[in-house]
Amino acid sequence: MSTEPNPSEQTEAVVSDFIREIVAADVASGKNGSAVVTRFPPEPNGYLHIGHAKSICLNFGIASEHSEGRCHLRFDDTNPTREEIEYVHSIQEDVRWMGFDWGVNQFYASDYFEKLFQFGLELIRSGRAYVCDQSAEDFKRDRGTPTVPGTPSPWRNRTVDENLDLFQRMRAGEFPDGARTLRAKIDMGSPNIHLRDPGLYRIRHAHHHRTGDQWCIYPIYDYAHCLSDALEKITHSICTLEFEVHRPLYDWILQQLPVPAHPQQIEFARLNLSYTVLSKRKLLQLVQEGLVSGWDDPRMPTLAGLRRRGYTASGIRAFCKRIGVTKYNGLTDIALLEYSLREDLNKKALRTLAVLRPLKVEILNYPEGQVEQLEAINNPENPEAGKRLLPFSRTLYIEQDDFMEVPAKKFFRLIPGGEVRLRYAYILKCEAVIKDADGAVIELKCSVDLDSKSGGPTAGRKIKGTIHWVSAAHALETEIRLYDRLFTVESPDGDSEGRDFKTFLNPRSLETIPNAKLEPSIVQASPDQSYQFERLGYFQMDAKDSKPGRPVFNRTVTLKDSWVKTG
RNA sequence: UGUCCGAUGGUGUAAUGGUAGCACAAGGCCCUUUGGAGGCCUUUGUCAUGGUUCGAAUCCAUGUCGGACAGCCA
Repeated sequence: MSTEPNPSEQTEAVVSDFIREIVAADVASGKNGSAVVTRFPPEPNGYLHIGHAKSICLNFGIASEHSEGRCHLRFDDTNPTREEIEYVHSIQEDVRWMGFDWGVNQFYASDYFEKLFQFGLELIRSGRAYVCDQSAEDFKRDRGTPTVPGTPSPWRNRTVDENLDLFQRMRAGEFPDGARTLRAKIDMGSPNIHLRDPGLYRIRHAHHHRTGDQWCIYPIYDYAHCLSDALEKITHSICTLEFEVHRPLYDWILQQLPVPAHPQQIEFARLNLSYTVLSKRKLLQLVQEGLVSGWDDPRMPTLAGLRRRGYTASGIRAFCKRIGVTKYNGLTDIALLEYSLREDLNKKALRTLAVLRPLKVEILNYPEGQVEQLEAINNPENPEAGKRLLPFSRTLYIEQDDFMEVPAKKFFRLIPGGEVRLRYAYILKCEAVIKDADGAVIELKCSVDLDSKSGGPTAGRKIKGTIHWVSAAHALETEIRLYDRLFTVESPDGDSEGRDFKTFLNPRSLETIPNAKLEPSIVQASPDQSYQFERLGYFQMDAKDSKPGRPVFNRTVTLKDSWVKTG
């Protein structure tokens, strides 16, 4: 008996990484009572993208691999000036779509504002924090630089009582924005800038999407995040590499306060994808400047965009598994994402015949008015997907690209006098080429080998090429959108000459085909079903712009094409 | 002349002192009523120099290169 796992078991096999090893060791040693509690902590200031998917798969994945594990969804909503409720909803939808469930564990950093304020008072009482009256400019000047130590604020040695009074009056709204901050008293000479008396609270008279006008002071990330983690008794607080230098501050704050837990912060490398930008700031810019149609534009690397384009959650999950988790800051080839997607779509997509750029074909020896219903396979990779009928008649459309009057080398599709097989139908022979006044080919007069239909006496004849087709009288006209990468260079945001990332936008990232011809069965299409238009690629019905009887299809990704044009 | 982190084929990763392996990409072949899928094969790698060791991608030292950090953003 073979003990080798079957392929499907292999794809489900859990792959480990350095973070999972840490978690497993902690569980084994009984640390945290062997509990595993992670969290995914987005700021609701933009849509989630493929980079977040990596973090979602990591945090929810680790939690699901431990029997009592759980992962919290926590909105890091400490900056009311950029956060919106629309983003909260989109984040919830996207995490669910990715296939994860946070159950009752949905939280907001703003849930903890009162506790955080009390902790602030506590820090003041113990002499670990003070109210500083410096302006932002002075604060910046005195902070020093990575190589030059900072100098202490003149307000550093206020009395506890004065600090307590001032902090409470900050909360009460007595001071304008920016007039004062609460600062931790740590070490202005520290080689780590984040330990040079970092700000903990700032004054912002702004309306918060959850707490309304209840607060006019808001905690800063470094202060709110570690305490939120601790209050939720997170065991492993997983974040990206840029927070590595913040870790001493994370630990310092928790050490000063009577918190119920001290989570371990672990950093990993964020995803960088070739030909893509993955920064919320830049994505927001594309949206705001109208360079894309919105956060869910199918060219966007957002989960909403990818979903609309036709990417599947399982394909994205497979990609995340494939790229692994390390501390190496690299650039992942987008081909890896596309491979993961094709692999998934190949198993799921319903095959369809569609002609993007129609060329009319009249079959001279096929009876006028006759219609045959030919059997076609919905998915050769999955017999359970069944079969369908395809109408065939005297007048067809084939792809313009599938005919060449003067064939290139190794072109084995239709040529004058040559034969090609029509998928699921007959062997077709080109008898004559009709051109317009400008010499452009506008129609082909053909004949068909009437014995060559699938199962017929000459069906087995050796014919080099097989092309797709659609019966003209039965075709459904639709709009098809062909997408290409949004940027023309590998690293659009890493330009050494300081050029803006928008310089590299691909002007041909979208091509619209207004009148493609599709086989009639496609009227039943749904935006939840993946399709493969044979020989062309994977397509998804657009959930937004499709109308009854006139669907719009987005090209998700092309088929891998091993035919390279010569000459 | 700061602190922290990192470096394995073109790309992403594995090997946890004991045969450098996998996937993608690239190339070749077979098969095919999708130039898809599938099958087989090939090319290419431990940043450098020392040290420890019977044995080093792994441990140590030094160097080189790369990244993060100077928001009252997260």
